[in-house]
Amino acid sequence: MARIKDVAAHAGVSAATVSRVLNDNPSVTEDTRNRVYAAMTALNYVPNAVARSLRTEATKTLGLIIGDILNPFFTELARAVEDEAREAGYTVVIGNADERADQQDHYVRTLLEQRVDGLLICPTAEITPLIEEVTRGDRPLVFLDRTLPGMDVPSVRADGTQAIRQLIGHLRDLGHRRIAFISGPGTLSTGRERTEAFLMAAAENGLEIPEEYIQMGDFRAGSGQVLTSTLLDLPEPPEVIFLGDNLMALGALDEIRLRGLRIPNDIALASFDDVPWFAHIHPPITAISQPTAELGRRAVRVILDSLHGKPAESVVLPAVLVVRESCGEAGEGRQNRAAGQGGREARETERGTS
Amino acid sequence: MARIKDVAAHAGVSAATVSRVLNDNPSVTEDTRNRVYAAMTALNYVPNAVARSLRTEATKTLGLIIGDILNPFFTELARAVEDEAREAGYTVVIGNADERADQQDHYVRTLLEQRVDGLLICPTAEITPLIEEVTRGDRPLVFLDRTLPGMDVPSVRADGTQAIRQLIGHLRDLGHRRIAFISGPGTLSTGRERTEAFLMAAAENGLEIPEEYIQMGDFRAGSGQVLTSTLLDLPEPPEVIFLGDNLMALGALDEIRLRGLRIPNDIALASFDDVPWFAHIHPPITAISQPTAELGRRAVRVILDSLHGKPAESVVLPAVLVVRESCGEAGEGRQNRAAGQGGREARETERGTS
DNA sequence: TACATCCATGTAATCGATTACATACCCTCG
DNA sequence: CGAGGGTATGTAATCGATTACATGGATGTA
Repeated sequence: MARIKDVAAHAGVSAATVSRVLNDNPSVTEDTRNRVYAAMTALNYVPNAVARSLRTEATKTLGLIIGDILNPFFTELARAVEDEAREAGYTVVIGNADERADQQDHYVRTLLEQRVDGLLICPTAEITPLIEEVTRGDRPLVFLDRTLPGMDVPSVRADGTQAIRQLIGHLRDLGHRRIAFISGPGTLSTGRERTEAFLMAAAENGLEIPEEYIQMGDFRAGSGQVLTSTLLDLPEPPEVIFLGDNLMALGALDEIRLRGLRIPNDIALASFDDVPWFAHIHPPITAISQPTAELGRRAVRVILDSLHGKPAESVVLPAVLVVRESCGEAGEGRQNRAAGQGGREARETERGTS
Repeated sequence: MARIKDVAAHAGVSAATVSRVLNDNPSVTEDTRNRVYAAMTALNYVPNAVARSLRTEATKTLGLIIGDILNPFFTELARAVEDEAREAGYTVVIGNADERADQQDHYVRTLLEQRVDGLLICPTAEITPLIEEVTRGDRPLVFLDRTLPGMDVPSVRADGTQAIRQLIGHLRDLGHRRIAFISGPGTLSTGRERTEAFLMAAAENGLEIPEEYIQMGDFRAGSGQVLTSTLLDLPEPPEVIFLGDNLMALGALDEIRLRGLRIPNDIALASFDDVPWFAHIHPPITAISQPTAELGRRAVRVILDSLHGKPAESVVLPAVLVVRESCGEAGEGRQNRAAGQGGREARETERGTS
């Protein structure tokens, strides 16, 4: 593989001059510049980013650790992060924690060794010593989607409080009173906050939520299925199950289908997180949609600010309720379609707010 | 950030000795080793992979370029690649080509600059000069999921010929005769081969497929919707639409829902690619399932073989038909459930074949 | 005792770029 | 003509690790 000095020799200049050409340094004659370019193409020269990074102490790389690469929420997030980073000249290295603290730690370590310029982490439930150490280090860091209690780290996340309040109102209007919630892990902000918002909204609407109607899942399909089963087996099962994320909703659908129950007649369903296929299943699922792409973009901007010495400020964006038909009574066909389009429009508007 | 010489000074040894400890060189006294470890933790030392890579000419990193990060097929692929690579001590850098040749080239360039040890590419339709150059270079390379015509590069992919034949037989048994196919780009093996297999199977079953029943999409939801619309607007529309991948199936569902048509009575549907939610929509979608995870794992093994100087051999694995209800007449409830479970079992078996 | 052997560790070159500083050349102007 | 100044390019140190080779001390053997 050709090195800078090969190019230099081929062009009859010094390595320093080639480096200047590579870095668009204006103090290079057009003639020399052209000779260097010619040499580079002749030798198929590809600059060595490893050597450059060693010398410049910057890798032009960001590390992103997501909770679960099979969760469409995180892939949309990853995509947005990548897009925004690429525009700023950065490469993103994605680590998939698979919701496991040990694997999250593995990637934190690897990314630190690789000397990424900044770190975006969707932290898993557990607070590990390594995570604590990173938060105290001086590498730009932002928590994405989730925060951890008691840590002074800028974060970028969605707030679903208002949307959950709207959802509960919607359910009450439809006549539902027995509403269950399958939440995420209590150690995660996204688990805790959604549960609190749910309980508060229920109280505001004069709904009593028995303790066994609040089940704690782990944001994976399996727990959604098991806990749905638990709820349906209660002496007095709920009329509505509200799932804390899209994967647990998938699990719930599994269980409901397995039991041959019909949505919304036998059991109504709503989910936090909106994913494209929710609109296509029968009936379309009412969901709370997060401004996912915007979260990713804003997180990158927070990191870049940090890198440029500006103070990093946390960002909170509102999630929005998308009413479809899985909680009942959307009315006749025309209304159905209007509701469906409303959902689509809502999503497009989010993307537009960039 | 502490460097190896800081650790050395702190432990009262030379940098070489610290390096030996880092690399598990056996010729270091246990006593020295312990002193070094102590120094490393005291200084919060994190080895600099950039410097190491420069010296060793190996990054322990693989580059993976996927077609579209929002396509669940590719995320499952990416996950498997990562898992297998991690076990072998490699990090994976994922590039999202977004089905665009220019973006694919962007990542090829970036990954080459980063000096990844090997490259796994799901090539986009277009053959760019850069891609040609890479295939002639000496960096280990494998094409994943797709191949490009006339290029001598080892590939790992699924073969759907047999499964498509079964699908056509299944459709014929259900009494369908007018079957349309929305294929992928003709320049991609996955587009071309599926079309050929489809036409061959149709011929074998004595079905005549008019030219306008074969539409060429681009593996994105939009084209699925538009081409479905085209097919439904034909003077004699098809009874079944077979989609070339899961995203185009999503688009087709959109269009069908928008027109208020019912599956399978008004129009039957089948898709290449199986994704989890296909089993949960109404009715569950009959699909051809690829051994996705296994493809990813095998691709990594091919690259690792290459890295170890062994000859790289292409891998072809069969796809399997998963019959559900979207083509009609699955029978009464009990059969339905059996079919659904059959599908799930089939998927698990694939995973098991690792 | 003298010498060979072995083992743990140190010394210094190296990977491929960047960049502060030095230098050589050309132009301008008094 | 010579001093001053600007500009294009070269020289060499540097980033943080690895590793071939050197070294010195301990041990074994004749």
